[in-house]
Amino acid sequence: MSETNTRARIMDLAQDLLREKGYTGFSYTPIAGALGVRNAAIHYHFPTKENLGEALVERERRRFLKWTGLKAIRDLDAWGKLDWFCSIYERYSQGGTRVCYLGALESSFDALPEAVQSQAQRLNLEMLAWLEEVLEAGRQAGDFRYEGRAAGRAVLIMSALQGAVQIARVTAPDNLEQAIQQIRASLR
Amino acid sequence: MSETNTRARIMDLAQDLLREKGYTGFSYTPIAGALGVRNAAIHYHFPTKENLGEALVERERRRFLKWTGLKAIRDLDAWGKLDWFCSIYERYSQGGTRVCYLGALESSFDALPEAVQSQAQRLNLEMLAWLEEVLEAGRQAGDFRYEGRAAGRAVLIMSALQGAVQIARVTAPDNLEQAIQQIRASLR
DNA sequence: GTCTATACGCTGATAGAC
DNA sequence: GTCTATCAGCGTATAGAC
Repeated sequence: MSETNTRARIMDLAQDLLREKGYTGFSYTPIAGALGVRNAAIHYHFPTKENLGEALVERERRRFLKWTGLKAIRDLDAWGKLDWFCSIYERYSQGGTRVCYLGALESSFDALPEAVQSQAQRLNLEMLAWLEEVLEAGRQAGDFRYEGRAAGRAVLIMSALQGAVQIARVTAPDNLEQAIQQIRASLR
Repeated sequence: MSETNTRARIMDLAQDLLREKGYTGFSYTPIAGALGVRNAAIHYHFPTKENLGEALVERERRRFLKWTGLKAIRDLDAWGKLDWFCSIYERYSQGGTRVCYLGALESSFDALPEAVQSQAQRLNLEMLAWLEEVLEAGRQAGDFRYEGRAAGRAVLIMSALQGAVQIARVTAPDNLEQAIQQIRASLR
């Protein structure tokens, strides 16, 4: 197996564990087990856990920037862009079994290594900035109706999605859909 | 110092650590250090970490039920009750340094002992039920305006508060206030 | 270049001293 | 009844084998 593929497989496994158990709750051993090697083998690819955590959030940032740069996304109207943003969280939730990256990281922020904190902060700001722009443009185009600053509305919507994924996991998976419907309703 | 006071002091310290570092991120040693004893002394009061976690969430549930039962809260109008509910999260946030109980627990849910999971679930449902009733009554009284089911709106608002506390910690503390303002605006 | 054997600190927990 | 000395196990990380 090529080095790149192993790296990616490690990251995929780590990503799932992170969103199940949080940053402090996941360890190298289960990843190694799934790959049929010793835990120390993972340290070859990611010398420290901080490296692995940083790589995970960095990859997620790259993906978000890549997607938002695609013509297919940029050409959507305001409602389409909002729906796409919500669909990210539906994917994160995976039917109520997991939470999103930022939820998994932010709720144990003080326990994170510095590089992971920094990456989480960046991802957060990049997502908020994109959403704010969509909300601002959507209101000017007459698609959305809401009061106050677009920045505040972006915080509200992103907070609601992040919180709903967590609440859905503990109550009913359907609660994420409830929240999304209400987000849409509150913009009409 | 009486047994009860020591218990309460341990719980207060544990509560702060839990909301800083998450369930898996906090341990007995810092609590013992703050109290000037060995970590094993905490095990006398709380034999297992599961006991301590359970006691913390149970206490929070009791507090919520006690507060919502008070005449001072029950006599508030719909907006007053909403404001009170939001103020809980302002207290949780502590100026952007911590997160709420449910955020701290839910994002590492799969790593929690069964008793803690169960308590978190109950607290979640109790808070949602109370909020739903406030939203339903408030709409019928003509105070709130929103579309769809009250239950969905309750999920939206509680999710938003929970998420905003987390986002505020990582971006700007003010973002919790932004979210609260937007919650209010979306009910008018 | 990739992995295994191994170290070592910290965690939650027990037995028993006072 | 309250705490200390101590432990077994897991966590991350290093040195070195192949």
